[in-house]
Amino acid sequence: MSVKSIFKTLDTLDYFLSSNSTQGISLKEICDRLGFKKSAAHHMLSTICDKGYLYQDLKSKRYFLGSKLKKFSEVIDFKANEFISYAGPFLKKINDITGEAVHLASFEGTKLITLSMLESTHPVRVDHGFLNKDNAFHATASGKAMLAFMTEASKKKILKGRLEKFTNHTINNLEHLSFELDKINKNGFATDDEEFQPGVFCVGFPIFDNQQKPFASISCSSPKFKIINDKKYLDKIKSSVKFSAIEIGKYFKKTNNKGDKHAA
Amino acid sequence: MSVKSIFKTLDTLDYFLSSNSTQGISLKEICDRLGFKKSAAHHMLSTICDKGYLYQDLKSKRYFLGSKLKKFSEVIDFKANEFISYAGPFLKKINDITGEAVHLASFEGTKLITLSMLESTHPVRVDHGFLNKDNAFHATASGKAMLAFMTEASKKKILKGRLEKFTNHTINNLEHLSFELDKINKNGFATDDEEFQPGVFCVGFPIFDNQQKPFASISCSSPKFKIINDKKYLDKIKSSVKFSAIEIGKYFKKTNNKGDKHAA
DNA sequence: AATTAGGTTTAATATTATTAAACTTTGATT
DNA sequence: AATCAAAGTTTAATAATATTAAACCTAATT
Repeated sequence: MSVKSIFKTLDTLDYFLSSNSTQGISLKEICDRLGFKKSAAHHMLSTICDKGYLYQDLKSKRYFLGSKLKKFSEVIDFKANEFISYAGPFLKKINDITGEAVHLASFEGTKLITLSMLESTHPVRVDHGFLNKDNAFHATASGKAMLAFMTEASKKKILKGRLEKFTNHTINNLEHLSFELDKINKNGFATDDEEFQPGVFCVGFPIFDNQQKPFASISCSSPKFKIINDKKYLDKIKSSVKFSAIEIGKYFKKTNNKGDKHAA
Repeated sequence: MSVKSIFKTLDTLDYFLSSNSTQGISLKEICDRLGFKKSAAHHMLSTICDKGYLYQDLKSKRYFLGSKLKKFSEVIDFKANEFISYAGPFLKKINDITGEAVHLASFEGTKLITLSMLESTHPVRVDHGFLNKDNAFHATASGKAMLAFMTEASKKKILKGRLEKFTNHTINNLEHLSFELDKINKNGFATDDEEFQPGVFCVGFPIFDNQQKPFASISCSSPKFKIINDKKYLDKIKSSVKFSAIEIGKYFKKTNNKGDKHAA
């Protein structure tokens, strides 16, 4: 179950996050964009302001992000930072070899998150770096590469609920997906054949921590037609991603970092 | 009016902000500390997790701050940063001369915020830097120093609602406060005579932007007994704070920064 | 000075959050 | 390995709250 007023509140904060206005946002704009009634929105915004997460300028009456929200970044124990730095050169390597978009992903609870990315250098580019993949665990190479190596309990939690259909290739059937995950587990890598975005084919390899749990994954995305036209292109991508995944995995051996905040 | 479930939600995020656990927080702890029923708290937390502001570790079931919250710091247009840097040496100067705690304050909407602070160097120290002063506009030298120079409309908004009584010296009567603000306006500075914390006496001067609106304030806090025992001590504090306030005010002349996101 | 658009407040009520209780899972103890 | 206790999850009924429309402000614009 989900608490509607909380949902709306956090949607509103999300809207402030995505808007890059420096002039604040008016009540009207919030209502128009998020479909709220002005009276309810006003009640909501007053409450948010009471708590200091937003504030309303006394004169213009426009709303701004409160400086309290800045404090979270200081406090979040985002261990991944060090890991991301370590991985950087290896993402770059894939990008150098293939010229395609490269993504480093991980997860928080049941959500897929993007840790870092490099964009394609080709004129015809795959560009989905700013898409929200929160609920695309089942529909991306990054997501499936991790899923396939998780415990049954973890898989179950992540796949609980509706499997959103992003394209007509998205696997939104649990049995079919289980079969797919078994295959990935056996092969050691995942593909995404237009399952998240039409025309985009991705290859993803898991990265394991020192307990052999999938902690992250790297993926490389290319236009599908290239894969079709050039049979060797896929192999080239696959081997470069595999190499980097293995190299990045050594991070856990080199450091004492256990990656164990994530249980999988 | 205030929306209860939003309030609880943001209280919960506040709790994560103040707790510095790296091991996450359990449902039970949240309930115990914030007085929630476990069932309601669970509904709430699920919703917050849905939106990615928190996440629940799959194995331990403990809750963690979501990396989405990190993104706000990148987006917040906290113009004050440059201002804070500029002010730094002048706060230091007061601290060098008096050895007492020095605070640079400003406001967001109707809330008083602390931009930066220096702690006392004396063995008997005034230490209220980490107290929340959100609603202490009327009870602090910093707050009153700004309030006294605001438009009637702004004053009214800020003082609307109950004036919280922090000590038995807190002025929680509107008429009395108006009188006090008039005096501050005439004298050019504010004092806080144990109005926020017992035993603490503060002196605050406003800092004006280039439209002559109060944009911030600096204050110096000392133990009351020192002020009583040494009649010249107050003068020493006053003149050093005044000097710095004027110097910091020159920031707006030197830069093109208008400080006009704040209307006062 | 009148008009309008946006913002605020109110109070009634339809909807939702809350609750206790049942249920499940986990992990500790024997 | 089996039992127990403690924490987490789900349910469905209902008590309590969020929502709504309408009235009311306020400030900007003609």
